[in-house]
Amino acid sequence: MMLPFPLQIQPGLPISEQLVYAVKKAVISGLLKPGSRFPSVRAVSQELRIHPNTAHKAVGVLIGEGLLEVHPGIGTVVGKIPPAPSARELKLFATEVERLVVEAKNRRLHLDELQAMVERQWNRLTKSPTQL
Amino acid sequence: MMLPFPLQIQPGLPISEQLVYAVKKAVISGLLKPGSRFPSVRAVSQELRIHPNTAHKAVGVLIGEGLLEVHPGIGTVVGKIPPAPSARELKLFATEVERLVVEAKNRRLHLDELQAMVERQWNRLTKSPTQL
DNA sequence: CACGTGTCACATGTTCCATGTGACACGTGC
DNA sequence: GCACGTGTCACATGGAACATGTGACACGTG
Repeated sequence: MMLPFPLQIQPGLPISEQLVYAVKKAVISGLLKPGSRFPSVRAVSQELRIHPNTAHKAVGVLIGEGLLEVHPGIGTVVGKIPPAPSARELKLFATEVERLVVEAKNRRLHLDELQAMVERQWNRLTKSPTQL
Repeated sequence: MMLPFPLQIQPGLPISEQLVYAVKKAVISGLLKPGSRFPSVRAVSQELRIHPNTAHKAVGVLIGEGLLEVHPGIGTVVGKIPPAPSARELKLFATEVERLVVEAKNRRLHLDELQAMVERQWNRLTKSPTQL
């Protein structure tokens, strides 16, 4: 049984965070479609050779962000309702933007170069859900 | 004695990382000018009420990235030579760009909205080094 | 009722972080 | 030469986060 999203666990970052990010990427690129079935916690843990609790932790984060929906006793599906970005969330996101800009300036990039990289990643995550 | 850059230590992130980021931000915004004196490890630790080893860890990272230069027995100064971004570094940076784009799409932002936020942060870090 | 699902409560070992303590090499200034 | 401040390092310690281990419960389906 294969997972409906690609993920290669690597050392250096927490496993649960890697799992969260992989699912996010799969959802926004259309690989995981809203309403479709999401693998059970135990299935994910078996496929990735990780502990069920670790997988459950990641799922809990995704639930909290509205990307997944839980139906107790049934299972988990990809969320249909897009989470509305609140003002607080936008402020936190602005902090992340600042972080990237700082790193860009530190690497002596120009604004148009950074914008080009942003646009490239944007299109890459939009048009080709197969090459993640 | 005041530090030549602003920093308010906050819980949640490693102190050394916060220090690294604060220095990066101060350097690219012109608050810390190339060739100028950088406070000693012990001075930084006393000002921020952190352990010298923690401050030293942050300085070590900044040395490795070329933002600071060490003159053994003398002290540390802000680096004059801008680090040339290698191909490997650019690839790693592209990963960070992807991360931000994923978060942006997850928040249902549009490309032009993200571009606008990037440009805003870019200009903010360029023109007003006082309000960091 | 059995089964798979999500969920939770512990405990354990590992790793990272920050701090503690002490020490050494280097260059400057007296 | 000497004291001083500088960067640097090697341990050890306590705390937090992470991943795993183990067991258990509630829910809906068949």
